[in-house]
Order: sequence, then C-alpha cells, then structure tokens
Amino acid sequence: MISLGRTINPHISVDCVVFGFSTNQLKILLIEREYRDDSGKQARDHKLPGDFITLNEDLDLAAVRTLEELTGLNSIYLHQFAFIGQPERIWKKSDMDWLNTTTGMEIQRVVTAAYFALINITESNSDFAIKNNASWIDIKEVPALAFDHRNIIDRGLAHLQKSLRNEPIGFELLPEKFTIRELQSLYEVILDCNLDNRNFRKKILKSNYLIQLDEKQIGVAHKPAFYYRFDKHIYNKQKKEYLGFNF
Amino acid sequence: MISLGRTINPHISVDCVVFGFSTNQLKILLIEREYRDDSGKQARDHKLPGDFITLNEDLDLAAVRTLEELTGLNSIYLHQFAFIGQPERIWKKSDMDWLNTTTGMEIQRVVTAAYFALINITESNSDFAIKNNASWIDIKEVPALAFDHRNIIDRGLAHLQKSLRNEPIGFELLPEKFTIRELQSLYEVILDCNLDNRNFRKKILKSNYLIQLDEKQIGVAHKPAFYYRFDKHIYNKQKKEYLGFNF
DNA sequence: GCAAAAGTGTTGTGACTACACCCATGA
DNA sequence: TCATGGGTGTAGTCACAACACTTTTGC
Repeated sequence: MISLGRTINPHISVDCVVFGFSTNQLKILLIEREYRDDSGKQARDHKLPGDFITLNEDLDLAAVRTLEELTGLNSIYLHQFAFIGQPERIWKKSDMDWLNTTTGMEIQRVVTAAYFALINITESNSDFAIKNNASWIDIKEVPALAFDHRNIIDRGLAHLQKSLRNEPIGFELLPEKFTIRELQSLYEVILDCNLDNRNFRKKILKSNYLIQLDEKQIGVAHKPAFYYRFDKHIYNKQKKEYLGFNF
Repeated sequence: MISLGRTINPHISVDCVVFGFSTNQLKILLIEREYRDDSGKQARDHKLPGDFITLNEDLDLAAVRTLEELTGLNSIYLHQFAFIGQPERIWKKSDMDWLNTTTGMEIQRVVTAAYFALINITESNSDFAIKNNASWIDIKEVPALAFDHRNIIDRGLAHLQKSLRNEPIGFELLPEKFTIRELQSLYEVILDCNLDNRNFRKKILKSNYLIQLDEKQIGVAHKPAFYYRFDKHIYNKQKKEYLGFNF
C-alpha cells in the first residue's frame, strides 16, 4: 500500500511479515496487487504489506501505521528484524515501474526495514483485511511474490522460529484463552517437528506464567481440555538472564 | 568519515561499533572529529566510524569499505545488528551543521544501519587507525559522543554479550594463538562476571574445535600455558541446531 | 461401549555448579 | 625457595528425552 496524498520519503520503506495461526496452519498476510508486466499487460500478484515512510516519520511507527491501515489493529507484537539494502533488490523493470506509477515519483533505490508481526486471526480483523485486498495465505502455499518479498518472508520465518525457541511469543498468535494442545500444535507447526506431549506440558507448565482457567472446552467428542491464559506480568517478573553459554 | 568526492546517498548511512580486546580490556574504535559547537566555537569530540553510503552501494559493502579505510583490514567479523531511524536521532544543531558542512549537501534526515565488528588489535592495524584520527578507547571510559552514538554503542555491546553466549565469536578478538586463560578473561570482561576456570575449561574444551598447539608461553614467571587455536572448520561441521526451547 | 483426544509419572543420561590442591617456571 | 598463575577431578543437582496407560466426553 502506497501513501497517496502524503509526502513520502522515497528512499526508505517498511515491509511487514505478518504471521497468523488458524486451523493448525501458519499463515501470512499478503496483499494482492495489480501491475503491468514487462510486456505492458495488466497482471496480478502478491506482495507484503508495506509502505514508504513519510517525511519525518519514525520507522517503527510507519510499520504500526501500515498494519493498522490493513487490519484495524494497533497493538500487536511488532519488531524490526532486518534491514535490507542491496541495490539490486528491485531488479524487475515491472516492479520499478509500479513504484513510479503508484507514487508518482521517480524512485531510484529503496532500502527497506523488515518488520515481524504476530496476530491472533479473528473474524473481525480478517474481514477488515479482506476489504484492503489482503488475505491470509498458508505459509506453505505462498505464490510468486513481487520484489524480493519471498526472501524477506524466509528471513522472517527463520526469525519466528528462533524467537519461539527463546521467548514465549506463541501466545501472540492464539486467542486470549487456549488449550495446551493448541499451543503444542503451534510449536509443532512453526518448528516443523513433533513434540512429546508429556514433556511439552511439563516444560511449559513448570514456568508458571500459564494460568489454568476454570473453563473447559464444551461440545467436543472427547475429554474436554482446560483453557489456559498467558500471564505476561508473571513472565516479566521471573524472566531470567541466562548466564551460561551453550554453543 | 564522510566521503568527499564520491556521490553519496544523503539519506542512509552506516555506523560501525568496532570492538577490540587488549591488556584485558574491551575497547572500542572511535574517531576524533572537529566541529563547531552551538556557539560557533571550534571543538573536538568523538564519533563512531561511519559514513553515508554512496549511490548504488550495498549496505554491507559500505560498512566493509568504512572499516577498510580506517584499519586497512578487509576481512573482519562484521554484521548488521540494528537499523536506527528515529527522526529526532540527530537532535543537536551542531551535529546537523557538521553533516551539512562535511558533505556539502543539505542533509534532512539520516537513517543508519548499525554494524558490529570484532577485531584483533595488532600494532599494524592500530598504527593504521591512528593515522586516520581513530583510537582504541576502553569501553568503560567512552567520552561524550556525537549524534546518538552512545546509544548505538550500548546496543552494540548488548549484542556482543548475547552473541558471545550463543556462538564462539570470542576468537575473533584474539590473535591466532591464545591461551585458555586469555579466552576466559575475554569472557569475563565482556560478560562482566567471574567464571570458574575448571568449569570454563571443561566446557570450552568439550566442544573440540579448540586445538592445542605444541607451543607454550615462554618467559613467564609461572607454569607456562599451552597455546590453542580455534578451528572454524570443525565448529561449522558440528554446529548443531538447538531444538529445545528454554525460556 | 466405543472412538477420540486429554492428561499423567518414572527412569536414565548428560550438563551444570561448587569446590581445593599440586605443578612448572623465573627470579 | 618462593611467588605466580596453569592445570586438574569429584559429587550433587537439575533439565531433558524416552516411553504407555487411564480418564472423560459425545455419539
């Protein structure tokens, strides 16, 4: 999405790799775009949510703005994870033409700050996104993308996997209350592995920032699972500095 | 250092936090700069090695170039660790004036890619640096700096500590051959803690990429220590993916 | 009562911490 | 021979991996 009607800084952009999780799939938010291919024909493909920053706009805030315009959400987990500036990263003429057309400026070279966001997909923010030509696509079925966005997604995914191993961020992708099994599935899908559920439970419950609620699943054809919630406050309190070094 | 005589991209710069280690101190490479303070008086202070990128220059290569111009070295451990773009990061009028004067351009706002470098300080590269107004300063005695460079250093140091815990990068700061004790001191200084030397040895030698040489210290008034070298090849081979998650 | 997923305990192994003394050298 | 830093071993604790059965519900 390009900011028409704002004064942009045409040298610097933000791009957001937005992850969501639903029906046991890791999904990513992509935007459909219309462009003219090298032969001048109208075509469609997908790109990451992103935008040029405006003059005097803070980078982080530009990323927040981009996502808010797209999902209606403004307090989501969002961090910069890379900054990409190879001169040849926009190598297709059609991509460069598209930038020139949509901005109405002569774009030379764009350096982009890549952001990483985690969203709990709900009906409401999903509807909001659809109105903006955005849609949630399974990470395993990402089509060909504009610019170097495929590369940015791969780096974002690696970042997600690393973060998930080192900090409790999985909750950002789940609703307020969730079952241990849902959490385990999330880990399995993102890390692409199978986890022993006894060991997973022990490990995740030992750190006592998962609070068991009084509520159970209803209407399921098996023993209903308890719901839990993540208590960020407890986590922050007992977050410890790991002092060993293990390589 | 500003590239006079090159065509620069005045929106984007690189800044390098360059660490060195000598006489049991963690040091950082700073450049002395002349400028006019807000009252117009000639003054001196320090800044990080850095530069605007030139048109069509790759960011990573801009960082390599900056350091090569400064130290004569071109194959050093160098990684991007942050990208900083608050509009108010250059808040002092004197700093903005200095940029305008040295570049001969009207600078509006600069977004900078922060790089992190590790160097084994030698007489030769140290002499080279001195010729360029650069000097090695103990990390604990860093004076007031230009721009937001103090902040960048703090973030670089945090990055160094984190990296040192997770990857064997300490060797980059030491000469080719070193004693276990030197390595331990390096860990202690950077992590700001005391380590038990029996446990340190066990841990570091267990991973068998430290090769004991036939050579010992000479001329020391105590039992001479063996020298070791780091074998990157062995490390790369047995580098394992840590699959658990520990938070 | 049966299908389907939830939930639970034990054991072996390996990594970490804490801790104190002898060894080789130069002066 | 003494001062200096190099170099070594053991015991307790804790985290992790591997592994199979009982429980609760809807149909």
